[in-house]
Amino acid sequence: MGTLTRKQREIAEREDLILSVARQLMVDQGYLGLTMDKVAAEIEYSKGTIYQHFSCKEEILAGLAYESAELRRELFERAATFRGRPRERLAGVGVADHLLVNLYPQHFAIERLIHTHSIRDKLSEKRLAQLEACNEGCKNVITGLVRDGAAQGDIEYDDPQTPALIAFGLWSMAFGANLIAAAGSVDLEEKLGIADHSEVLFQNYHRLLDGYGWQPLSTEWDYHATVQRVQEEVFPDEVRRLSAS
Amino acid sequence: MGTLTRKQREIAEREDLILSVARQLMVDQGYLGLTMDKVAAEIEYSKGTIYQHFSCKEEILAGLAYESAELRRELFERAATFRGRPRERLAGVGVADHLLVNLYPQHFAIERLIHTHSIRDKLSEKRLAQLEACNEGCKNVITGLVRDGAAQGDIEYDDPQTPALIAFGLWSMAFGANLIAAAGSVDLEEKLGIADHSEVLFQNYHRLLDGYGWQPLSTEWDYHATVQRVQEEVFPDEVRRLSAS
Amino acid sequence: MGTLTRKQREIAEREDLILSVARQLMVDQGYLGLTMDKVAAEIEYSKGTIYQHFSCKEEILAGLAYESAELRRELFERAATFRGRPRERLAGVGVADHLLVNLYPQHFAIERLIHTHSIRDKLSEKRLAQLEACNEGCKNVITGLVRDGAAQGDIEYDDPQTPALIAFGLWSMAFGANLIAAAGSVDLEEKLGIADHSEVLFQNYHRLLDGYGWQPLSTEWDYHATVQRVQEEVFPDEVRRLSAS
Amino acid sequence: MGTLTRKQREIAEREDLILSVARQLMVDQGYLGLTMDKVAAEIEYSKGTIYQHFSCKEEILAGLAYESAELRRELFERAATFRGRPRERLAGVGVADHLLVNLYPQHFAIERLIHTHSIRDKLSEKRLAQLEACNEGCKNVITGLVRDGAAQGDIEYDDPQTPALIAFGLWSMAFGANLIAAAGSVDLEEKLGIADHSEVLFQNYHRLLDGYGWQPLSTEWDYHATVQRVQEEVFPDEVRRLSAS
DNA sequence: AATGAATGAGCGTTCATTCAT
DNA sequence: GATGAATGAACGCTCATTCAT
Repeated sequence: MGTLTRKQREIAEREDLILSVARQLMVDQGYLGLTMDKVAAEIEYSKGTIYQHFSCKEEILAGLAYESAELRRELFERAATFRGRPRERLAGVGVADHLLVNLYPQHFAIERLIHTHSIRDKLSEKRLAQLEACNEGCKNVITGLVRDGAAQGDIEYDDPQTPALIAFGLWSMAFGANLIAAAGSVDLEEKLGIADHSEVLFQNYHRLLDGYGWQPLSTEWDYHATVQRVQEEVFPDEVRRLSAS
Repeated sequence: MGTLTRKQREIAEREDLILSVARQLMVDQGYLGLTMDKVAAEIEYSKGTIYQHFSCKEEILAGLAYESAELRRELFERAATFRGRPRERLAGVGVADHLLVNLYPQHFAIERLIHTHSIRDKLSEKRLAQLEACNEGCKNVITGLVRDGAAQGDIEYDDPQTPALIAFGLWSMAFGANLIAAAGSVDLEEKLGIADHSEVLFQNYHRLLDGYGWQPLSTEWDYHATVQRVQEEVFPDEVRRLSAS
Repeated sequence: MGTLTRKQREIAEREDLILSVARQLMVDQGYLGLTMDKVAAEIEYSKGTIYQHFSCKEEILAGLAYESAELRRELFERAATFRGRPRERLAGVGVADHLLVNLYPQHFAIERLIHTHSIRDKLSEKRLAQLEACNEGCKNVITGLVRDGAAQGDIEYDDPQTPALIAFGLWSMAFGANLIAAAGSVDLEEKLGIADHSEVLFQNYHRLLDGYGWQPLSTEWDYHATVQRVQEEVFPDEVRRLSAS
Repeated sequence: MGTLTRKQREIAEREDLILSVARQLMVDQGYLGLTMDKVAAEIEYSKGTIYQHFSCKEEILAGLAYESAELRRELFERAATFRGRPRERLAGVGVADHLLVNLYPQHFAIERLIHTHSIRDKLSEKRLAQLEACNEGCKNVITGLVRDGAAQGDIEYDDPQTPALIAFGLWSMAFGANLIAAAGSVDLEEKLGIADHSEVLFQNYHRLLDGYGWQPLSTEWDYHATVQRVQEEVFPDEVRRLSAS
């Protein structure tokens, strides 16, 4: 067993190595700058060896997306452990998303690409299922918090879909906003007078939740203070690294 | 004058032909599936001829993006002519966006790509300015409606950036939601119980505006009826075509 | 007759215009940078019109070469009018060559190209004969001076080919030296300690003529002074323009 | 070791194959006639394979130029081993040049092209240095022989640059003469009565050296006999092959 | 006579993938 | 299992030349 296990470990390590090199290439040079030749040169193994781990280029991309999704889920779940009222814990998830986008911008770049037909078409069923499972986890964190809010009487709704509605609303708003900001194709400062899009996103999150009547309303509660506490209590390391960079 | 005009007309028509073929290729096969050879084969002119209209592949893409942006602006401006209270007219802009995404899904696909560094880098200054001017028009429609709302006392705000905040909030939410839905990378029905993401988007729009305290609140006013009226009074043709498809 | 003549004059002028634009392009951007499109854009006539003057790109090149050859012949013939001993007049031809290469470097660049099979193959017999006639003139200047030298008893030879031998020797040496210097592919200063290749060429000219025993030998006569006088008496304008540049 | 060595040998052989095919294309059809497609078709490997040996077309050309320069250096160095007086050994270098131009006319054609900015610009520093080193070797053979001549008292000069002057003089004369002859753009026989330009070049070499006063003068010594002996003693194989062709 | 839109063969180059060793 | 040489289809782009108007 010893040998086999070591071999398996080596294989897993090499897989990680391939993915980390591929991510760096993606970040630095974009999707077209990620080539099998460059990956092979960087990992100091041959191209053939890469194909023993990933059956095609797209599978590498899926591997990256999986790591990104895992990271997101982990951060979301940690955010939900914050000790506070449900809406505060949901604000914490917003902090997690902010950290993800700013501390690991590569991950966000990859999550974008994976939403493309031409790439998804080449992925195996298994890989797709894996990715979905991960996203499922993220969604469950949010819908769970909405239900916690309902259980505590902070939010009332008749439509049983409301948790999903809110989850989708927050997700789409964050995804859209981060995409627009990341692209840099619109000069938000000049055109919209928006200097810090994260702050705007934060405000719109809360206006949306206010719209759903979720207590305490942002007009009555200092969610900036909540963010502060989440940063200190749940993500001290991440915040430090982000400040340092 | 006759001859010259006919030639010029032919040229303009061919430019449109190139763009329409290119758009279809983009939609069907993605950016990498859009090749000069395929366009040439489809339009039944030679590749050289294409290059007399567009200096490089990216310029074709910009041409597509421009058409899309123009269309969006036109629809937005028409929506704003709806006779009703400001928030109703803003709801009309939502209708315009919905029509755009559903009646011309290709346009949305292209608006995504143009937000990419590697593509923008190859565009001429002139083309970029053209594109920005168009987007500026769309933004102004929305911020204008917010200010109309304030003028009529339907919404109150101290922060002068509020119109921009709302514009960005609606834009990012719509952009994100449409992107997620278009990609098909998440089975919204199965995973979130969301059968009609447009309806969800509609609800979240209004929850957001409710959150900003914009009267009349969606809990007190039937904005579905407003949508109905906008469809009938401002976009009767578009709605008919959408139903037919 | 008036109209026709005016037309002919216009045609000749346009031909000159085409050639001057083509020469500039050749100089600035090399043979591959000379394209019919660029020429057409520059002369503000259409490409079709160019083809009414020149049947193909190579014919334009031949036109340039002809102008260059004409210029060379003219300068050589003027040099031969210098009042001095035959060998001094031959030194004057050296001055003419130096002026040509330095005052009109474009001409030299073109003379190089025209010695290429792939280009000559596309030229008409007529054009080729025209070019040869011009070069013939240059050669005759030199062989004529050698015969003058013999007639005056400054040089003696039995072999009747000697004038041609000397002409070829000077020509090949000048052509080779100017080519090497123009290419800049060898750092003459660093590799050979040659700062001024024109001066070296001058010295080698005279060593060659000394080798043929042509009186007065360069060891006995100050040919630098001859050069000075030729410059002042035959080429005052050219020298001034060269100094100014 | 066997396997590896065989592979490496195959690769080296293929590199030679590419170069020899490329040289033939260059000779037959000129630089523009040398295309990657033709090379690939001729060597019966794919275009991709060529790019594993040479990163661009220009690098192939540099490869050819290097081979040519190496060959020249080798022949020059062998010529300098001839047992005779320094000027005789220099005459031997003339024989080497003659053999090079006539036995390997392709090499000469390539040496011409490599003196072009547009080509040199695409070469790596390393390749350029390699080429220069080779040319340096050729030059040193000649300047070395001049200094030998001075050491033996056969030639006297005050100017320390004299060896470089003579080297440049011979080089430029040979380069120019071979270029003119190779181009075929001038009918030397008809226009100049020159049937054998090599013989003319030989005579002008010696007139130049006579002009420098290098003993024994060509009027006092039978350098044709020297050439004969060099051919027999130093280049017997080459002469035989040249006769056979 | 003048135009310039149209051509189309051709170019150098790239890169995911395969497979003999 | 690991290699990397070989592949070859595909790519974006160029430009001398033609010819209907």
